[in-house]
Amino acid sequence: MSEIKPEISSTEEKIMEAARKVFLRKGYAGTRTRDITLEAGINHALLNYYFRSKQKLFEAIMQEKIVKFLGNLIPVVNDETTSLEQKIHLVVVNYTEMLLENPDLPIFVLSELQKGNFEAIPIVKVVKDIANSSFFRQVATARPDINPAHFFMTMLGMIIFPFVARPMIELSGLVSHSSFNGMMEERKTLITAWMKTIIHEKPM
Amino acid sequence: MSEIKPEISSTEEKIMEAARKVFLRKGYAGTRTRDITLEAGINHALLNYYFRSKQKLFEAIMQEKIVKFLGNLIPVVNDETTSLEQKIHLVVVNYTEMLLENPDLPIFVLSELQKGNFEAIPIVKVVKDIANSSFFRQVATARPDINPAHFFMTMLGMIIFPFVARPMIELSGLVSHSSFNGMMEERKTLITAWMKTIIHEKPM
DNA sequence: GTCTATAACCTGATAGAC
DNA sequence: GTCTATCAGGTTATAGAC
Repeated sequence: MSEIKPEISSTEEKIMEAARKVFLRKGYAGTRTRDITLEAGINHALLNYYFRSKQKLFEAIMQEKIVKFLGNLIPVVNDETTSLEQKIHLVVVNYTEMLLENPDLPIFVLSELQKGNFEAIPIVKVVKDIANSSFFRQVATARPDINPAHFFMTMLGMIIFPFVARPMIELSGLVSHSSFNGMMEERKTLITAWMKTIIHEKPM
Repeated sequence: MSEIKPEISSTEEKIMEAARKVFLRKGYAGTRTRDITLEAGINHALLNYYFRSKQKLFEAIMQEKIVKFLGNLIPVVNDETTSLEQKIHLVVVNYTEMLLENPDLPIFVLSELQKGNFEAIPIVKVVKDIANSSFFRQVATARPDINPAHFFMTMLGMIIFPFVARPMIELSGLVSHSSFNGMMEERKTLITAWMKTIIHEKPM
């Protein structure tokens, strides 16, 4: 039985891995292709041999990063078998854990999206799936008086914001570099409880 | 009575104004000094005559933007005469209004800070003032069981996140471009109420 | 202060040997 | 597939005339 999917050449993977690291830290405009080939430890000409251009390589990385940024939300918010409370808990815990492993992801994705450095079409479907999910219907049922988008933005804001603002938070001395991750662990419980509270609060 | 403070030359102000616009949209690395001089309608050599380098001009703009990003928080969180509830309301309202006038400000400041494109020292004092403010002491008194930083990050996250994630939110169809500002107006009331609720919630 | 011209360098990309 | 060498164009910055 022969391999159907060809092995990705080790060189190609080395370039991808280096590109992930450098693009994530410096963004598209701030990255020099030489930074990537140096980081990858390969000859400069090979980048163009494998990916044709900086732009194409960036789009390959961006594709991956958007899937990572939004992908793990979809199975949770679309699950028709779980309650709203269960979904809140799962989103908060899963998303926080993903961010603890990829702390620079949100600022990268959101900033590149704002700058328009790539073709946004591939993410439209993903993001629309979330907007039409079971989660949104459950929120709308629980609180017909408030646009469900408010709760969703609030939940994601509570989860994501500390990661986006991390440099500023650490400069303030509010949270030290070494205690940041521990605080994010604490927030899993806090945010879950807060979201339940504000959703079940009696309409004014 | 003669002017003590010399007038800023019209050319210098034209360059600053163009730089504000271009840096904010494209970031430091994505900006070409020619974009700025073209936008300003002035000769290219004048940028270096007035500001010596792209880097120095950027630092002048960044200084302004950080003051705008954090400055209007300080008088509110440091006011010893207001209650915690009043401070929450004032922060939410004032900050939302500032963001409605400067929607690209957070992603710009936070992304440049993450990339380390400027000297961060000037903001340390500002950010420490907030961390040691009356607001923080009042939160600590109201909820000795939870690190006050959690409430602060939560409040700012609820306010700022929609602006940072705006491109993605609009792609999702959750909020249309034309209804975004209206939703942010709605959030003033919602966030104020939510913050009061979670602070006064009985400790578990 | 403002302009033209250009220096000095950097960057992405490719040609062509191996 | 990988390498060396190099090009073409872009970018910041400055010299020097007005």
